[in-house]
Amino acid sequence: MPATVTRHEPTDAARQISETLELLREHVPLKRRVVHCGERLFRAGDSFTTLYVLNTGFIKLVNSADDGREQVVGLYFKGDWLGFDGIAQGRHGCDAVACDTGEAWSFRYEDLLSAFARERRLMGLFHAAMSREIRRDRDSMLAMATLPADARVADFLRYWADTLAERGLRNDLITLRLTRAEIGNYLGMTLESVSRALSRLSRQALIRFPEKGRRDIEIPELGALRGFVAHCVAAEPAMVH
Amino acid sequence: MPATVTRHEPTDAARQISETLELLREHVPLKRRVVHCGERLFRAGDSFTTLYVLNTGFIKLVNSADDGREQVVGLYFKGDWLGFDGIAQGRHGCDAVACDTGEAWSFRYEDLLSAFARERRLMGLFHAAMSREIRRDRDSMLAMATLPADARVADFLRYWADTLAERGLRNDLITLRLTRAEIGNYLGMTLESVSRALSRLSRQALIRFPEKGRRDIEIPELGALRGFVAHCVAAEPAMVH
DNA sequence: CGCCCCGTTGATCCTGTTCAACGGTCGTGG
DNA sequence: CCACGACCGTTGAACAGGATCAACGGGGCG
Repeated sequence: MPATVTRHEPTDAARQISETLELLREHVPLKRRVVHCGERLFRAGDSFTTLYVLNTGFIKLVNSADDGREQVVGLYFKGDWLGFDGIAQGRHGCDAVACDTGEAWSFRYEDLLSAFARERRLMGLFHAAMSREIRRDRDSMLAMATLPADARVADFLRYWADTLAERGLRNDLITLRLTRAEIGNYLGMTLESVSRALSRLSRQALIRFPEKGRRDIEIPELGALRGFVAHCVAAEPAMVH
Repeated sequence: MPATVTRHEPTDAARQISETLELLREHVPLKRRVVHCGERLFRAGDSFTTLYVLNTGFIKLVNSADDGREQVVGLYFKGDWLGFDGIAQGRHGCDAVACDTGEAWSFRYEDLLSAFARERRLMGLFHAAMSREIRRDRDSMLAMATLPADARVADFLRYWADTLAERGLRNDLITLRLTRAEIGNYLGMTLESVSRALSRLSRQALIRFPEKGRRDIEIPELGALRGFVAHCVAAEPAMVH
C-alpha cells in the first residue's frame, strides 16, 4: 500500500471541482480575468457582487484588522472559490493577492443564484465548497492552537502536498511561491522560526532542498511528515541530533 | 447616548437572524430538540443529514485531530446555524457540545434545498450565514496569530460582548459559561495564562468581577477594551532607523 | 557596482508554559 | 452534619520555546 496517499479520498474533492467547473461553464455567464503576481483580484472593502473560481495560478487571501495587523488566512489553487466571505456583508473581507500569474473566472452572485434554481446540483456543489472552506479554516485554527512551531511547518507542508494530490498533481515536490515571511505570517510565527524549522526538518531528512534557493521542497515520504506531527504531539522530546 | 454600541451596525445581523427564523418556520419542516449541558447535538463523524439553528442556549464546537489534539473552534448563540462543515463530506467535522440547557431546531438539508427553490430570500440568508461563519473563523485566526495573550483575552471578551449586542441583549455583563481551560483552549493558550490575563485586565479596571466565582465579567466601557487591544498592537511598530 | 530582497544562523531576551501550592464551592456519602 | 474528593480559579517560581536583534551570503536588477 502506497503511503503517500491522502487519507481523505483524494478523488472526491477532485471530482467535485471538475464537475463544478463544468456546470458553471454550462449554466452561468462567465468573465475571465488574468492577474499577475502581486495584483489583487479584489480587496477588503470592495463591494461584493461576484465570486471567483481560480482556473490557473495561485492566490493568497489576506485578512487585516483596522489597527494594521494582517494575516494570510488562506491559500488558493486551481478550482478553488474565492470571495465567500463577502456574501454576508455585501463587501469583501479580505484582499485576494495573486502570488503568480493566473486566470480567474468571475461569476455574478446574482447569476449564480439564478443558475441554482435551474440546476440544483450546482447549488449543492457551491454549498460543499463553502463547507470545505469552513472545514479548512478550522483545521488551520487547530494547528495554530495546538502545534509547536516545527510541527506547524511540517503540517503546513503536509497540507500543501495533500492539496496538490487532491488535484491529481505530483505532490512529492512542492514549489513554494511564498517567502518565509509569508509562511510565518500564515502560521502565526516569525520568518526566522520558519527558516529554522525547515532547516531542522531537512536535517532529519523529512524534507530536502533540491535547489540552492531553498524555495522548492522535496518530500521523500509524506507519511513521515505526518508521523512527525503526530510524534510532536504525543511526546515533546526526542527530535534534535 | 450609550457608548457601548458596536461599530458593525448591530441591527443588521439581528434582522438577518430574525428574518431567517421566520422564513424557516414558514417554509421548512422543523424538529425541536432539547439539549442539556454536556450533551452533544452531533459529533464528529456522524453522518450529515440535518443542520441546526440554535433557538436558546449556548453551544461550543470542538474540532479534533486523529492524534487526540482538540480545540474549541466556535461558540454559538441564539440564531446561529450549526453543522455547515458537514455538507462537503457528508459527515460532521466537529462535536457540538451544549454548555447549557437549550433548544435547537433541526432542518433536513434536503428540505432546506427544496425550500430554497421556492423561497430565494431564504437561500440568500443561508449563504449569508455560512459567509459570516467563514468571516468569524478568519478573525479568530487573525487574533490567534497576531495578538499577545492579554490582548487575545480582551479581544475575546470584546467579541462576546459584540455578539450579545448584535442580538439586542445587554452586553455590559457577560456570563461566561466556559471554564478558564475552555477559554484557553479556544484562544490557543493555557488556563493559567487566561487567569492571569483576566486578573491583569481587572487590575487595569478594563473589566470587573461582580461575583466571587469570577465567572461573570462586567465590562464598564467596551471601547476601552477595544482600545487596549489596539494599544497592545501599536506598542511595537514605529521604530525606524 | 550598489542596492534591495530573500534566506540562514547565532546570541540574547521575554512571553507564556510548566510545575506546584492553595482556597473556595459543590455534591455525595459515611 | 461534616468529611471527603472533584473541580474550578488564582498565584508564584522556574523554565523553555520562540521572538527579537544582529550579522552574513547570495541573487536579481537598475
